[in-house]
Amino acid sequence: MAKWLVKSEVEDYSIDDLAADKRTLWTGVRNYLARNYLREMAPGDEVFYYHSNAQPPGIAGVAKVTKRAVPDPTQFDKLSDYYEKRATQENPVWSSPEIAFVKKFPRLISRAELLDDARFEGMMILQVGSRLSVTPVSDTHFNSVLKLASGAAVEIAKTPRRRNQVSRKSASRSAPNR
DNA sequence: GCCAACGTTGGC
DNA sequence: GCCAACGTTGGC
Repeated sequence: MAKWLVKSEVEDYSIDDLAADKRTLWTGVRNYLARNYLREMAPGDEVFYYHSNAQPPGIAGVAKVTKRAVPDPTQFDKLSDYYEKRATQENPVWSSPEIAFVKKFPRLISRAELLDDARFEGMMILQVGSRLSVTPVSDTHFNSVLKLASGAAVEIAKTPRRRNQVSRKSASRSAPNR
């Protein structure tokens, strides 16, 4: 089973939005390398959900792939920001798998925390200037993040003062576009 | 708000 | 097909 990371602007479609929707077509990705990764995604693959443009940015939780990629419907929609005039029904350009909410971490695993930890060296999301919104994640990196997330939960539970809690804006914005 | 790192565009 | 200019992303 492959592991992935998808990035979404927190103001646009956060993990809380995904939790509310339960599942969503991952539409609006307009980068060829990212698209190729989306096409590789298979049901059962686990996916980190990364919040960009957040304070702080980081991994908010886990999703999973529930359906293989189909043509991204937004490419055919003239009214969509993601309209693609080269695309036809016979020859679509962009692809969207379906992903489902699995869990939100008890606290955000911030980008800064990952950058500080040698175990996460080489994670694509941490590369300077990497703007890819879909990246593969190694099993080792995936498991280390999970360990960090569950360890943090215990730590917070034991601590009377919850210093590390991250404030969040409430969920629910517009449609699942990104 | 700044700016580095990209991807895309378009002139040639 | 090259590459400079430009726009966007997104961390800080």
